Amino acid sequence: MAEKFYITTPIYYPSDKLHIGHSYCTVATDTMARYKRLRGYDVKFVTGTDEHGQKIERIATALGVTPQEYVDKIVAGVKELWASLDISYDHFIRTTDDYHVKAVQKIFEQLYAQGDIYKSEYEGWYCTPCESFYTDVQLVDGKCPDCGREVERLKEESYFFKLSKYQDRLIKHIEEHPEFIQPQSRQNEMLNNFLKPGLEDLCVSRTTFKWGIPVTFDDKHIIYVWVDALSNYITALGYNSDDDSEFKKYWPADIHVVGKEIVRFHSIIWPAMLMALDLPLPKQVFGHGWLIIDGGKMSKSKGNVVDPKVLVDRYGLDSIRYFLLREIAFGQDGNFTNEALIQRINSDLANDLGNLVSRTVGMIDKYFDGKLPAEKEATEFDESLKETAAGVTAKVDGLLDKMLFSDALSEIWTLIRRANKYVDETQPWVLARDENATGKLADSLYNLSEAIRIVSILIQPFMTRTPNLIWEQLGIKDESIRTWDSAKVWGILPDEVTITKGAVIFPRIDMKKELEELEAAMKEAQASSVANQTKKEIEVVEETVSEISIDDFDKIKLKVGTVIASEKMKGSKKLLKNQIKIGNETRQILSGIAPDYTPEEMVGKKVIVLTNLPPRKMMGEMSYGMILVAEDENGNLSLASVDKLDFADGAELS
RNA sequence: CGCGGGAUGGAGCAGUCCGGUAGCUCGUCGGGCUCAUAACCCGAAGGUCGUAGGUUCAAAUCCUGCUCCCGCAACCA
Repeated sequence: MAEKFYITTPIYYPSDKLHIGHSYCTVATDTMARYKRLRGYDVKFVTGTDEHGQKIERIATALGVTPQEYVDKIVAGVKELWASLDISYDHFIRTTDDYHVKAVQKIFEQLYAQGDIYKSEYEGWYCTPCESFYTDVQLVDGKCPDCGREVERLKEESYFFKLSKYQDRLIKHIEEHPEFIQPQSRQNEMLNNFLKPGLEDLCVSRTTFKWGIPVTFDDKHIIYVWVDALSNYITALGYNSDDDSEFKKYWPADIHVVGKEIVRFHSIIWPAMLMALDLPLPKQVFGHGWLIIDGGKMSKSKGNVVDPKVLVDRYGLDSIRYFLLREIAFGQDGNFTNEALIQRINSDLANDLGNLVSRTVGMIDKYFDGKLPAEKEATEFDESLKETAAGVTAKVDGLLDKMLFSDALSEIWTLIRRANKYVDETQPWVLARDENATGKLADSLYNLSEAIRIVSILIQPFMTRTPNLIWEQLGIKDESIRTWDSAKVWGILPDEVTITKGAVIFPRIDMKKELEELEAAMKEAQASSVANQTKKEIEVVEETVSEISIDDFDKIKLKVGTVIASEKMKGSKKLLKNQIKIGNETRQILSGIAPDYTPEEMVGKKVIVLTNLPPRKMMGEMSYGMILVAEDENGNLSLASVDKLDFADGAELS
């Protein structure tokens, strides 16, 4: 019986449209799954969505739909995205799935019954409008990090998981299994940062929202994310259900692929839960890096979120999958730029691989009318090409086993480059002019075809379409010469290679022209994204519910002011410290506009100031009021002002 | 002194755990070839490996201090 291999992605939180970062993680996992299948493993590949929680409840409420309706809509989009990226998952789990809900409730009951979960009180800072608890360190200047309003000390009844109980066992396990947390740097982080200083028990229930799995024996409480989301890795296999045969077969997981920011949950909380359930731990948690855009993290506020759909539509699926796994060393952060993407497509895919196929097929067509003769005569360059092929196939498995995708592709490309060099060495166009050299010419083209066959097999985990396109053109029909192991054998392509000329597999891209068009396309996609639509809809809803009377407006004192001095706040990226003359008084007002305005620009500007705000301390300085600015979708700021530039300051707005 | 990651020819990276002539891709320059997607092949220039010190016969690699960049700080891959 084939050896089993269970691999998972995180279950994604569908509060927003998924972006290229999620795709990166999923494509990598898919590549690993495909590789293992090619190696003959019995693979189970699970992905899904984590659909509960307050954030989703709130968005749905704002949109006037039920949370279930909301997540159904988003999940449909997620599945569509995975389909467009040829993600070969075997099972898609949703935490709203019935079997998951039931299994999680059983897990919770069991842990409670055996004393690993106990009831206590959770004390923290509560922000009423946001309905959220925060810890001391989360607060910003003692206020809510979300809305900036006052918070109050509150106690909430909660269930806790005895995380601390498993601390020593976890440390021991990690130290005895160096392969458990990968890459290694993450392991050090977990040990030094979290485990050694000591673990605190974990709050595993909430009463502040309803959208989640209820605790069966205490319906005031909702099971919080940890037990709910992390359990998906076993409930997806039928754990705690009527049929747990898959669980018995596939658990423990061979690899949980996760982003580096959630390594902690997967290497500490999740294993502790499994210990409590007396289940084996996953063999490995692999924390991959992030895609860095414009030198920073991708974020909605920066407006630099990359939509994978746009890229796939423009360049094709295989180009994107190739780029993601070749450009960035898996496990580390890496830059994503449009230039780098087009560069890779042009040089690696069009020039190296695409052109190799094209020139080989072209020559077989031109010199032999599309079919090679069986009679061949070896050339002095053949051995070196075969050696390279043997060397490459010998190394690729080892690299892929360690998830070194970029290195594996780089290795495969050495064969492509070697084959291109072989063309120059054997000079088929010279052989073609010599009637006595037909055997050598056929030999050269046969060897090129064989090298391409091997390449086409090795790229299968990464590229889902290209291998077929190559097989069609080179007439590689027989299944037996397409198997993973057949790449290790040289010379099994039929003697009489018969080609079918086809379209160019990877057309070259005009970098300059394309960059402009691509940027325009990305902007357009962003403007029409679900996220923005959602945001707008929420804003509309909030505006309608918060109509105010003219009396309310009267409470707001807005005045015209002149900026007479401005300087950067040291230690702050966003804040400017402004002295503002308002009639015959001058106030100090701090404002988070440094990304858009320099202190020099500010001086002399007429601004609108909200004057009757209570004074507020920021970064150790007092601020008496607020300068009004407009903010667009991309977070760009523009000062509000009066139409007549020489208008007197101190004037009141009404 | 909260924690982690990073700093290597023009750009992006590998090498650092297990010290011993600094490697890859792109770009630049020169040459070759013409089957092919102005693609391919060969060659060259270009780095005192952030900085200051230490250990050593020998340091990008080990130790210490410093500077700068990025990220995290309990539901944003």
